Amino acid sequence: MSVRSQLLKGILEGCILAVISKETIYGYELTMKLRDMRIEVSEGSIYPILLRLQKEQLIVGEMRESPSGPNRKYYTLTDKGEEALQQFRMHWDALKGPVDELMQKGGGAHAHQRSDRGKQ
Amino acid sequence: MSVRSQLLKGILEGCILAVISKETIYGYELTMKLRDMRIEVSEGSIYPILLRLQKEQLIVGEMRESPSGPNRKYYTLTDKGEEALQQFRMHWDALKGPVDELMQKGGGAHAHQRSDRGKQ
DNA sequence: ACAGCTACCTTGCATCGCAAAGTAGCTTGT
DNA sequence: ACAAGCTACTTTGCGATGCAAGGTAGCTGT
Repeated sequence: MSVRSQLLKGILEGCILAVISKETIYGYELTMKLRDMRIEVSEGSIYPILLRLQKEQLIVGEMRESPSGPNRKYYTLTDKGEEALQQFRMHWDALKGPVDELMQKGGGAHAHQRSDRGKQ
Repeated sequence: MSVRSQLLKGILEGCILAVISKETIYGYELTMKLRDMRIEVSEGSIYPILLRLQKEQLIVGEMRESPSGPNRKYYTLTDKGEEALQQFRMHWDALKGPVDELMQKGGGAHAHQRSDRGKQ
């Protein structure tokens, strides 16, 4: 599996919650939107996540007629979904910093003082 | 499974490569170091990854005597490992920006201009 | 001798991204 | 009217991953 796919694991769900929190949107448009944001995804990833989020009552879906083409299922965040999004944001912020620090090419010394775990 | 665990998927491998690229280190110390950096992991995650990275020839391990306690297996990055790390860094940088943008609480309008995909 | 720490390894489970395939409505060209 | 192509949602099965749990074994302090 690709490096990108692995990186996406667990991140995608948060991204979808974030998008839906900003605007009511349907699955197909969501896919295109994420792609436009350079978050490459396939429908095979999106729809299962939407179904799961619905089952967990983080979002609710509502079928609406389309002005052109097949009907669309629009999703909206529930209160529980807002909570989950905040949770995710917290975890993302907590993870981003340390990983960024590790990924900086300038190796060797970094600012963190080690605790004395692991010493001899 | 926890939100944090899901977020870690695919990120951990890159983090481990990054740490090893900066210093030769053994598994147990690696675990402690990541924890000190607030990247919470268990040995059950670390060791399987180290074995896999070794099998893929991204790192090489060498048993050395410990001045106190059981012997330690020190890992070093191979050239192939350096390449993989750079690959990972690329993907991380590409992903971080868009996700950060999504996670910013200030919802609604963002800077990206949509392409005309998905229009009616 | 015994408990506790250090250090490594393995098994089994739940989760997740996604390719692939299926279903069906609508639009456009001929 | 018919075919082809786009839109839109759904399901199945696979491979990859984090991790709890359990196992082995060496060293240290009491």
